[in-house]
Amino acid sequence: MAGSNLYPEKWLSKASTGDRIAYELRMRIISGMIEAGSTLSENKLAADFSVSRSPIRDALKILSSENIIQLERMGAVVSGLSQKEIEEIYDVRLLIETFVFERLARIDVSELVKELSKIFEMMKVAIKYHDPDEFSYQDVLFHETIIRAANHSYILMIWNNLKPVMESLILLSMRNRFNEKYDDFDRILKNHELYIEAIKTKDRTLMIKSLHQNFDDVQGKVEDLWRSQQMLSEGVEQEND
Amino acid sequence: MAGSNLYPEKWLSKASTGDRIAYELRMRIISGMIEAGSTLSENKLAADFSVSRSPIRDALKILSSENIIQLERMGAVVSGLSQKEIEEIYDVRLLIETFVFERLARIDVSELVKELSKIFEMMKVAIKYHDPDEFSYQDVLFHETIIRAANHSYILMIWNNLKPVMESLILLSMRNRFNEKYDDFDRILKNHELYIEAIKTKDRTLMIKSLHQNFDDVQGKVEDLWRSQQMLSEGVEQEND
DNA sequence: ACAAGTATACTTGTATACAAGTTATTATAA
DNA sequence: TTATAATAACTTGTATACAAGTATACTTGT
Repeated sequence: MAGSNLYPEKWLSKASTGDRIAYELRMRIISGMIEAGSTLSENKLAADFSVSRSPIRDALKILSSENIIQLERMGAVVSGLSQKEIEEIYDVRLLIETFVFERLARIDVSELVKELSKIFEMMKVAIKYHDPDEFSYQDVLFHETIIRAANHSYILMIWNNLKPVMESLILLSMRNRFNEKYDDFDRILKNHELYIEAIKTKDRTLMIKSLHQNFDDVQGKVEDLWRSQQMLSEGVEQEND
Repeated sequence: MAGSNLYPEKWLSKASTGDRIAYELRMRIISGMIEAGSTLSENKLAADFSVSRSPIRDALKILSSENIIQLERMGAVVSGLSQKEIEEIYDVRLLIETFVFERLARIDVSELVKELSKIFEMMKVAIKYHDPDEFSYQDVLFHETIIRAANHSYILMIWNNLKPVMESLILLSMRNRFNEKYDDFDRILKNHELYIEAIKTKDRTLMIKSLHQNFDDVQGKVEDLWRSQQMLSEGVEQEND
């Protein structure tokens, strides 16, 4: 039953078993393959993944700190991501990226802009070659690069807590869009271009505008996610008895 | 060597061994008793606390997620808290409390105000009876109560990541102030009163003002901390060989 | 005296074992 | 049939064991 592998294996090069399992479980939870409300047993998970309880416990601790499961007396109960929580995640992204922008406005951003342009090119290539995973990777990297540029360890800490869930969300959404709504990417690309421009010119209004457009994209992401959840749960309905 | 117990034991009623050790190590690191730059060995810690490596590993994972240590190949290297990082923590507090205030402005806060008034009274009693630990507890609870009222799970997640370090910081600072700068508390109390008033009247300007006064208090906290660090490190200079 | 290679004493990550406690089920009694 | 008590099958948390890898120190040869 450990066969699915929703999370790209090549991104796990130097991850420990516990980390790998956390990545995989996260994808299964966010995709809806593991339903919200169900409880996970350490022993069952250990058997399913053919490992001992140690890495399973590591994984559950990670997922617990990300708010997608809750560690209770008996078993870890899956909270999953409701629409409200997805919006909350983007609240936080908006919050920290706005903060970061204020910091960037005071420093030299030429290096950052160059780096973002590179990532932007990568995103275009990923679209050209129909690679949703690569596109997601670059998309996440784009925002992480901006946040790192602010050189603020506690803002980076928040990002690090948010990143895995965000990444999974984007990954699932993009895989769906590459199949169905291919022309969405024009808008997404345009939006990132605007973002770079805002940082380059330190134009606060433009940055807020592009951030909010990005936020509006969430609605699409959410819809995609629900569709993919439905799709998946139809296939694995009977698996958790 | 497990004897110090900087963290109040009565706050640890239902905590696991790993949690307890995390609380204790956190206090030792933030107080400067464990110096920044030193490396911690799981085996040594296990021996010092007379437990196995399992809870030690749990504790180190927790401290790592709080950015006060870094898990490397060989040993966990202590980052500690520089003045820059303390300011960053307050950046984040400012950020999330401002966000929360905007949310509170749209809902009924009468229950919240009542609760905050109760905590405020508790703080006054704690001062009256010279109890820095109790005062710290209520101070942290005050802000947590405000944040919880916003009913935003991901903002709460950020708070939960920040809280232990904040709590330790406040605890150490308050213990010092009760010895030396006793009249500081008039100002701190006044400030919290202003905060309640701001929430009650939904006066954004007043809230920002009191938040910034609170922020200015940080400077005092930092100075206290440095003094307490110096104090402690003089006493335990030779202990980590 | 110094360079290079080997050996030893660390390190982390995972597996397994055990203790204590909780839930559910089954058996027994009314 | 129903209520209660006892047992069995879970659960988590901690301890211990083992494997694989890394840095330090030591030995050996020149």
